Amino acid sequence: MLRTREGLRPGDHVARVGDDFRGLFAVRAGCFKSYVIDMDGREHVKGFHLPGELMGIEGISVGRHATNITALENGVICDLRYDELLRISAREPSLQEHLLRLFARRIAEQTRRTGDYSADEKMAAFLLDISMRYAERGRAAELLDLFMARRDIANYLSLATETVSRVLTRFQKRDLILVNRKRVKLLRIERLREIAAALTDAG
Amino acid sequence: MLRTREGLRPGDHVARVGDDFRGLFAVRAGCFKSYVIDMDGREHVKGFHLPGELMGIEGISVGRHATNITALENGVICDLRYDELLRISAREPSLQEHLLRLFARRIAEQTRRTGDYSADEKMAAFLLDISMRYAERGRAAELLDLFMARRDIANYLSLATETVSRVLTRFQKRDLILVNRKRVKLLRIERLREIAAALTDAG
DNA sequence: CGATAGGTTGACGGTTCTCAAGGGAGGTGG
DNA sequence: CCACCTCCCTTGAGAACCGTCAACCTATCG
Repeated sequence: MLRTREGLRPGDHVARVGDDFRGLFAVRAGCFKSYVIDMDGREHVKGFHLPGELMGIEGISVGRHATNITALENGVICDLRYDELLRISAREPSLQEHLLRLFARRIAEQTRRTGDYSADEKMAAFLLDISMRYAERGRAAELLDLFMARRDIANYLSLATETVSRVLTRFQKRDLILVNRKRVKLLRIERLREIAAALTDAG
Repeated sequence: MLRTREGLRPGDHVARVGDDFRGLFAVRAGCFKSYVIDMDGREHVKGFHLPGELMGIEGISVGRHATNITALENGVICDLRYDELLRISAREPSLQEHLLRLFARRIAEQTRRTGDYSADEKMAAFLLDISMRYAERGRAAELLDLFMARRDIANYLSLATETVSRVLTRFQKRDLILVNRKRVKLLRIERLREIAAALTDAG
């Protein structure tokens, strides 16, 4: 059930839209992005995937992969064959529940992300999201390594790369963050939370 | 496991953010919307729910409802207790698989919806989405009954109500649709598909 | 060291939002 | 039954945010 694929290089593809869906992918090392190309030829970044996270869920419902998945750094992944996953979870109710909860969490995250927000709000929420995911895996929450290109961040947030650049500059001028190429240090997380508050539900 | 709640009136709430999550809701009759209020007091419409569809999935992962759900028309729903659902599906692998597929489909739909699109593209895709869901339930695909207010459509699509109004007017002037208050007739579905093509993945 | 890709910054313009006013539809009470 | 109210929808004018275009800078790599 667990096949490991090592030695993935930046730009290597783990899956492509239309590929037969055989299972999910677990990130062991490196960072990945999932994206699609629309009928107009435009790219749409759908998500970033850090070590410890699962990729490829969108493919289950139709039996084919719904996104392209590519490595942003050198990476290692694990194949989780879906038929075996189902077989095991049929005997192991706790795994079944875990799977459903996992899927449900993804739905909840996406639901939170949809909505109408300003460039500042989106950027603050994005930085905090990456920070939180770092922290969950035991890494420092204040020192981020933005492994993806500005273009990818921009695309993911539905902004122009220039806007991402400008917002980061603005945040730095306000002493909220410290930017050095792909390294970002969060100086005033509380203030960032306030800016991102629009994405936080009160009820 | 199946408790039916009838006689829901427009504005009645099925769930509120923070409510204990006990189970999902199946729409039997009427139409519903789910939404949240953010920390700034702004409303964000997260989805519309037609007869035959499930609501409340976002609440599973944290054990509390993540959205408010309210009736837009007179409605009837069914409560599906989650603990019983799990218990049954532990014995019935086909139900388990069905559930996972259902969740995965929701993830795929949301994934498709995220991205950067113009007002025309969003509106065309929205009309086609409602049309498709009508057709799936055996109703005419060309004659839509937009049971929600313009304000809700606008909010859902991250547009201003004025923009929704203008786009509909523009579509009508181009003979793509015929609008009469909440009734919309799709005259040239193919052309709408072309406009919404940006939301259709090519790979 | 030159080439290339990625990132930053500035000027300008466009799509969409905001503000404002007016028109209908439906409900309520006299 | 009609006046009146309210909510919703539509339309117009102006503004704002962000995207586009363009130039320049910086890192990386052969």
